[in-house]
Amino acid sequence: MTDGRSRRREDTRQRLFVAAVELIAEQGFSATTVDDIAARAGVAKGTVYYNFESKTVLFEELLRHGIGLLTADFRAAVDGLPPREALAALVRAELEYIRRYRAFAQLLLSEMWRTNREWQQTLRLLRGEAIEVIAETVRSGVASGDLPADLDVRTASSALFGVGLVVAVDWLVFQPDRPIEDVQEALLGIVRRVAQT
Amino acid sequence: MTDGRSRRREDTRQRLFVAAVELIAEQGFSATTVDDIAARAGVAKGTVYYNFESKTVLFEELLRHGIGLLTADFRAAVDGLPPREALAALVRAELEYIRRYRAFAQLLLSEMWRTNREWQQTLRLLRGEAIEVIAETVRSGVASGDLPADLDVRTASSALFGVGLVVAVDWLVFQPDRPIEDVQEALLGIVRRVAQT
DNA sequence: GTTTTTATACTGACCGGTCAGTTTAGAAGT
DNA sequence: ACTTCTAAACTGACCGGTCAGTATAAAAAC
Repeated sequence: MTDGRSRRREDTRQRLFVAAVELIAEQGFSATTVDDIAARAGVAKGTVYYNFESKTVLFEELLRHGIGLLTADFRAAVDGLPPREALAALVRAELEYIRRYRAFAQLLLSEMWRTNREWQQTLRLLRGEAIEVIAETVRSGVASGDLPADLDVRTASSALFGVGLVVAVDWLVFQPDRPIEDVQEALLGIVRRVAQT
Repeated sequence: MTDGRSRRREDTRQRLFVAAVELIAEQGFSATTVDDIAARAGVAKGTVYYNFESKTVLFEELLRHGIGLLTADFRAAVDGLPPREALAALVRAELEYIRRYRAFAQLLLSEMWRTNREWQQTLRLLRGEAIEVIAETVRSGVASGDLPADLDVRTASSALFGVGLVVAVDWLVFQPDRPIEDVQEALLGIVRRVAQT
């Protein structure tokens, strides 16, 4: 498992993920060629197909990997916290994640609301898993009276998820000079006000 | 200029716009073929090239047309209103626009934050024009004391623009059964709270 | 501990299909 | 008459995917 071979392979896969994520974030899935990905990762084209069944499967595994990390961060963030604090922790976790994996966040924002693509089903499912963590928090907050009773859990959860994405990526793309703390503070302020009972 | 011939031509261009917008919203620019667009518009492929210089130019003109309409709606919405009311009117106008041109909104959301594409410059410019209308409102609101003094005009304006997009499109894609009035009300509630001095 | 074998990881030229864009001769609309 | 559109064939670049062959590290055989 940790012998030289599988470590080498895992390393190659990781490099391919990184290359693919950057290129797809910039250009989109269709505009990114397998040759591009291979070149940026510093491997031959055949290596891509040795490690992944197809371009689509590479992308799907990439999505699974990336959103899996986000979901894990979400779970860790809310662990044991009361609803109001958990909500703030979620916002912080999301922005922290976006800061660390900016290209992946950009990619998500661009591909999240597409329809009629092969990998759409996969993405929809993964999105659901991440949002479910938010929804659990909102639900328990509404139940305990910590959050407004008239809050629609589903809408609020997906709105929270999407708003964090769009505000953060907009900041990354259009005003990267601004410190992220400002964005985080602004977003927290918004969420705090909206969460007022 | 308004003779039968140019009207006919304008009609064809319109049909091509509609076809292109729907397909690109679903699949993205690169995954959409010119043959697809021609077929959906019910014209011959040659007609596409009779009316537009290239696929890219078609898309750029599409962006100009679509965002031009949005900017005009924005201007009409804020006309003569005091800042706070103008802000609410902007939200209403944006959602109204998205409801009418849902495919274009979806397309915008997917292509807005891309980098390294030929038409990126065009889109950036057009985005700026639309957001400038919002910014003017926010700026005068801050100046007159109707809006919080610590509000960063640039961030607030682009956030407002992006949030409307993402919340509305998310609703369109993931919970289309929900009436838009709910979404509008929720968004207005958020903006109202955030705009509180 | 040196040689031989095997499994795994990678290479890059190549193939078949796809797609943007062109061309052409003519039909239809105004 | 003039503009707009059609239909269909064609070109050439590009791209996803394949495959015969190479490299390398670990294991087996000696």
